[in-house]
Amino acid sequence: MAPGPLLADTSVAARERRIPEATVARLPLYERILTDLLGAGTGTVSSTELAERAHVNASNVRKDLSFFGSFGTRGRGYDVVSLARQIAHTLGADRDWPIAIVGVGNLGRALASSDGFAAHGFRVASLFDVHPGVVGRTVAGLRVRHAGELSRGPQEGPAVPAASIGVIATPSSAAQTVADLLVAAHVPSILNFAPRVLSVPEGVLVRHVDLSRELQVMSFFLTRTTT
Amino acid sequence: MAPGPLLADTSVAARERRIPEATVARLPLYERILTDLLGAGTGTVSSTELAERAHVNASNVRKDLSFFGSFGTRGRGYDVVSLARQIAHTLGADRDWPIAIVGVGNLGRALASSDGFAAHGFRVASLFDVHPGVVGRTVAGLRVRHAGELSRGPQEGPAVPAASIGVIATPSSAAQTVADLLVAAHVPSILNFAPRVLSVPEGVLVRHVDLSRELQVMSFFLTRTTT
DNA sequence: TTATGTGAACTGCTTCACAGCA
DNA sequence: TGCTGTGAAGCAGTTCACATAA
Repeated sequence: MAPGPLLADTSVAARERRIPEATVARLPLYERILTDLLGAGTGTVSSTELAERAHVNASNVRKDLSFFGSFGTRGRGYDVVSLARQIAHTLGADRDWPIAIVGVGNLGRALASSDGFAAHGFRVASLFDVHPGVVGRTVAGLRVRHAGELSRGPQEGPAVPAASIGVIATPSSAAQTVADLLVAAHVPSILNFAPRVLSVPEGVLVRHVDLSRELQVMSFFLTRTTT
Repeated sequence: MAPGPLLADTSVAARERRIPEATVARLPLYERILTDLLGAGTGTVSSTELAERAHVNASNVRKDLSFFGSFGTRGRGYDVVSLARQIAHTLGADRDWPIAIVGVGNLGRALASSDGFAAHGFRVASLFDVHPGVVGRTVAGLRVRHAGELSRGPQEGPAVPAASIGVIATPSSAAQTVADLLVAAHVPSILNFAPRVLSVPEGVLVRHVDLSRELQVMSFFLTRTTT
């Protein structure tokens, strides 16, 4: 095994176990709760309290946190400051994540000016669209560029300057084309808001947010419970 | 077993088994693909093709569909028209689902004019906000009302006329307050876009869409793969 | 021959229960 | 005594493998 104890302090994730995706998905939740506690001046929190606030099981909280090391103190709980810092680091919140948003309609605009994007190191770095009425305009302090610039060759300078995440907020008919452009521009990950399955080469990360899917799932359950 | 064949055509879900939530979450995906196939004039589709398009396993597709009955024909596949209709019915897409959106900022506006909401029987029926600059204005054909009207007593007429789903698109600091108002107005389900865990009485359905959570999960994986 | 429908095996996630430490 | 950390048990979801039907 790797000589974990000899490493510098931030690389605490020395225990490189396989971390369940379900656990990763809960980390942002814990982080938010810890931020609240931090603001309230709380110094220590138990797994039970964290669990209550997150609406999950206390053992689940403890198991989740244990993947990243032993941050708690038995009989006492977790130190809010160090746990918050640890989770933020694990989620990469202490890095800079430049984002390119493609599609500056209602949704794109909402995302561009979203607080949720501004926090956690996410920085909206560039906006693209194809609609003549939008290209050239300034939105959220950025000039909207034509999506064609994404496919610019390197000799003309990188069109997407080190964008880490491409956000697709176009109509779904354009989604795959935009995905291809982003892949060609070496954007390593895509967050897709269009209700369409994307095909990308292996190695490119794709995640999906479907606004209407949740409504559909909701109406399924409403249909059952209220008959 | 129940005398399924004797029932009227739409009530095919005679086999009332426990349907896994994971299955329900895939139904909107299948429905969308079937709609595409329908538009392309395809009459029959195999589980293999459906699986390829949905990026899931073929057995998974078959098992998902089998929860609602035997809609396929061995050696042939599934009839696109009847399967699409069956899924739409299961998801409640043949009903009317009036929606109240609370919070008419960028996100609320995006949702109010979203195509995804318009389809599937979801109808944006009312808009609420508290900001003086927004209340009274007309957005997506609807006059924005003051959120206080949600708590109106019944003697003044129902403030939220039979809203089935309340959408919270406010800043997260207001989310719990709005949730309480919606519950008081007897809205049976809530779709929450604010990054905050909501507490509601048992029986009220709550689902959550967190725009920045997906980004955080993404940056977690980016941190791992690109080191 | 082709492709569904489904028990059985498997994988992953959650919860339990308790040993271990402050 | 209180609360963490974690094996073990339990549960949910996925995939396999094949009997079954057109």
